Amino acid sequence: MAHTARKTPAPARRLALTGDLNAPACPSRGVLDHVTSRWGVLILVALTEGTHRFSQLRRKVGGVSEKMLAQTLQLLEADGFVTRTVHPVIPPHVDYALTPLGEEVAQRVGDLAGWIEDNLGRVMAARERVALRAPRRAPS
Amino acid sequence: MAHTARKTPAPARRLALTGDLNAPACPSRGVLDHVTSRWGVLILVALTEGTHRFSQLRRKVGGVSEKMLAQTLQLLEADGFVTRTVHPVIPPHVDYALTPLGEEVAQRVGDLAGWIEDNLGRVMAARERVALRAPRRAPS
DNA sequence: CGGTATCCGTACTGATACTG
DNA sequence: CAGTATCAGTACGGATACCG
Repeated sequence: MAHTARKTPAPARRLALTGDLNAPACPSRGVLDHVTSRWGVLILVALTEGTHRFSQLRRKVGGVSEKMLAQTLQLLEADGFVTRTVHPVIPPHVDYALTPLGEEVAQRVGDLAGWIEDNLGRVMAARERVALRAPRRAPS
Repeated sequence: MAHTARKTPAPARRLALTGDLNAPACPSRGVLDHVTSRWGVLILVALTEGTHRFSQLRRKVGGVSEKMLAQTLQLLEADGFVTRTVHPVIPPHVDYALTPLGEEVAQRVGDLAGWIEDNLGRVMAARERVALRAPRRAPS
């Protein structure tokens, strides 16, 4: 859909993403929500380091509940970003890993997450600056 | 915090982001949530095309309510990603634009959003494949 | 025009308990 | 170990009404 026809002709700006995501009903909204969800981001990033077991992820992604972890993993699996591999042994053993598709998103998500980590200082500084409530007026 | 000390020594993997975001209480979680919030993403992307007025954004980001738009803009302003410029005229005129900091995140957010738009087809295809519920077993 | 204030439903979230 | 089921709290999100 995105690469076939755009409803808005998109004014030829190269960085513009005017077409798709602005439509409230577009499926890409859903995918975006899954990927950028609270735990989705963290899970994708964690999986860039390789295959993980369920409990391994649970420990690694601090603060996530079993329920949310399972639920988010299901969503990511449904979107084709994550594979779930069941080893039929006792005790149970399940591995989660990124698909090729998943690695591509995870890379971008990781970029974003990494940027935030690296620039947290700048953001915190900006926060205090704004906290002083400098009511910027337009330069007359 | 992110660039000062890491609690986990981080095994020298270059793509690993093991340090910061995994801590439940780290401020970067908050920033990440703002940026990746439902409307945060869309607003940041919209602003990469330049300065926008309130109502302009409202029209552009399909489906957003006034409340959510205002609220999200406040959050992004507080984090130092967006400037709010009030022109003291009648009728009121307020401009929103990205700060340099904002342009850096917006670029990454845009990358992610763009990837999803461009690869929506692959994701939808993957969805149907998974919908067939191929219960992958580990290759014995 | 560009908001804020208020109300209110629901969807997300997290403990807890239980199953294979 | 790896989940699912159930339940209760919260906070998110939208509609409406009103102010500067």
